[in-house]
Amino acid sequence: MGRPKRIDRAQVLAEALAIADEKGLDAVTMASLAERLGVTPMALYRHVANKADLLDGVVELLLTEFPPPPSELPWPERLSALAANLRTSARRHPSVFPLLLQRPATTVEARRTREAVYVALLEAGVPEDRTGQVERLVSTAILGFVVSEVAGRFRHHTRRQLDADFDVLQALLAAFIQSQGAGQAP
Amino acid sequence: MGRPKRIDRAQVLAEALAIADEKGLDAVTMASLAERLGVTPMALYRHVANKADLLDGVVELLLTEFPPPPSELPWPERLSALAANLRTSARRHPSVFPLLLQRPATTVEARRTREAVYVALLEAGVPEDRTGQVERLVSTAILGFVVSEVAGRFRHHTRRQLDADFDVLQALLAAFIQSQGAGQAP
DNA sequence: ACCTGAACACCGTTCAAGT
DNA sequence: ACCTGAACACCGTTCAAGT
Repeated sequence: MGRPKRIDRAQVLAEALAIADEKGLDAVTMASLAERLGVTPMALYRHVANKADLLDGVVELLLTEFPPPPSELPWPERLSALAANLRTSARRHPSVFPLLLQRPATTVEARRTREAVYVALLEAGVPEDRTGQVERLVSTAILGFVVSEVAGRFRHHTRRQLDADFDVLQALLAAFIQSQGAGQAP
Repeated sequence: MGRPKRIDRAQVLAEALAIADEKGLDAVTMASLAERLGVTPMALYRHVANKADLLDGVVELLLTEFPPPPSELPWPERLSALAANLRTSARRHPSVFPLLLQRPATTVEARRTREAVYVALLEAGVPEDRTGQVERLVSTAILGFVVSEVAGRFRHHTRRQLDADFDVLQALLAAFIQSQGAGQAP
């Protein structure tokens, strides 16, 4: 106690995410963030380049929440687990999650998740030169649904209805993957 | 010339959209918008309740850009036209378009587009009690792709590749609709 | 009815100064 | 190396006042 207040980047990002989750993205202010850390706003600039860099860092946190699903699972269940994790993360961080649509998945963590999808697709029989496109379409459909859900586009629908929609979406995507794995479908 | 500067809501919204298109969403400021209209910032508050209301109005403009496709077309081409229009609108207004994910499609214009999709689905043989869900999934997949594209998630991909992806996505959705029209698919 | 002038609390960011 | 104090230009929004 009484020790010098030292902060590091990880702390800054984690606290920013906490504020966003509690009070929304607009409440994440250099001033409010500094206050929660017990520091002046200017101290933050030693750990983040500016506010955009701060938000970039916060978005990256979302991708580290879940470990990749166990590789013993058959591929359809592995993809389902991935989708469920993504949806859980979105519901936990509704104001930050939509920012994922603005960022190419180039971080180490994002790459790892994408690699997991590639492996699943190869197991499903998708030819290697098509895994990129199939991954993009499948991930985009899931992401689009989940972002719509937490961003408010489905605000007039019941949770029950959205759960059913999500199940059908996954079935549709699984059928698509199957068709890509069984030679060219018509 | 020399006439009193009178502005109305439509002018305010149109000018705000123009600024967003030219310089990005952050450049849409009550001050910058007022300046372009030749008026003080406070004059805007007679026409929009606040900045959130301003942006809501701007987003609505996006839905009025295209007339519904001609009903003489067969349903697959009508849906393709709808998707192509959406993508054109997104490319034209890349900084505003992503906000569509935050709004339930409840405006008159949004309803009209959705109705056009319902009609197409019914023609495809989708049972009436399933058109809601199918419309939601199809629209969400298209919207997710198009928003990803203009928001930057695909920034490392070529236009050629994205065009190919979009075609495959539409084929996949058309196959899904067919399967829903032909009784329950496995 | 519509617009203006002046003012408010707040925002991100800088710079030079402290330890 | 890390944090602070003071300052800057800018932001959305209010209120009372003008025509």
